[in-house]
Amino acid sequence: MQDKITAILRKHQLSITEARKKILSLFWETGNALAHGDIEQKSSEDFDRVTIYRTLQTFVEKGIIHTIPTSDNSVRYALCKDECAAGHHHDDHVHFICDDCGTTYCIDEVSVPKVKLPKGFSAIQTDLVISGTCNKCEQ
Amino acid sequence: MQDKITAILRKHQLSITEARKKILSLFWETGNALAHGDIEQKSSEDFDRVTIYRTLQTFVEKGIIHTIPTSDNSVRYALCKDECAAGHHHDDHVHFICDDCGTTYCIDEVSVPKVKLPKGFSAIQTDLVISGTCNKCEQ
DNA sequence: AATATTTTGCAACAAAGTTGCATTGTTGTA
DNA sequence: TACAACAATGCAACTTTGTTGCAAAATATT
Ligand SMILES: [Mn+2]
Ligand SMILES: [Mn+2]
Ligand SMILES: [Zn+2]
Ligand SMILES: [Zn+2]
Repeated sequence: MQDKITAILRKHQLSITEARKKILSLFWETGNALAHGDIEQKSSEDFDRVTIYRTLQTFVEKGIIHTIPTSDNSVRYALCKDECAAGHHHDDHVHFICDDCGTTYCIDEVSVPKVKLPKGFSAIQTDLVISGTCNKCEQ
Repeated sequence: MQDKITAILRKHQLSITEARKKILSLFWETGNALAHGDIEQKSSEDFDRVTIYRTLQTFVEKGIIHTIPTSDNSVRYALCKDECAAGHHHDDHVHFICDDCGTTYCIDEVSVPKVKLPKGFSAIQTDLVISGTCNKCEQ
């Protein structure tokens, strides 16, 4: 597990630091997407807030994590699959945010459908975000 | 135009105030979606920041405007069509955010495709947000 | 092990968002 | 039109979130 994490950092040519290992392992352990605030709560005793901002930014740039847009001004981040690289994300799956528990899921098995845009518009990224009730909160 | 605006407010049983008329007319004039910050810039001399927060919240609750999720922690708001009402939005069109000029469009002519979710997940709202280059910024 | 490079923490700051309460504005009724 | 009831606004004070520069610490390279 620690090996896996250092391997990811090495692969993306990032120096291996405590903060990066810890934040990466948080994503790995929870399995779901995390907001900046979530990470801060789970590691505020270990690291400064600023380090978290900078680490998340680095991870996005390197293609280690991707962003998930939200309507509550709290972007979520989730681990990318192997195909993602610096400057080129390939996370074309659907995202789900539970209104009950707030958990944000990468629904890897459902891919984002292609849509045809009006003349003059060209797409670089498409995000499909669904909110509702997740399988754990289903009554 | 002023008539149209007061009619909307009346229809949703909101008292008619300067702030609400001004903010609604901003949406009407620009035609595109606006972030809180945009509205603040265009009306900061007329109204307090707090009033803008409260007005946007009221408009969303009443079904006058809808939110558009983003990955930059700055939710956009846009006018709803007539079918939206308090507690029930029906804005199932695609949204487009231009990476160049930042303009956010409601693409009314393209509707959000239905997707089948894994067992246990039930959707309440689906947002499809595309970013890229808009028809005005196309080289 | 010594040096070069990168990352981190801290401090100071700026921007964004929230809340309570007195004042002002709006609405419906007399 | 005047009045009372109610709702919206402005202001102040505050909290939370995000940014920046720089010295110290950690990591990588030789
Ligand atoms: Mn994802
Ligand atoms: Mn829209
Ligand atoms: Zn849930
Ligand atoms: Zn544009």
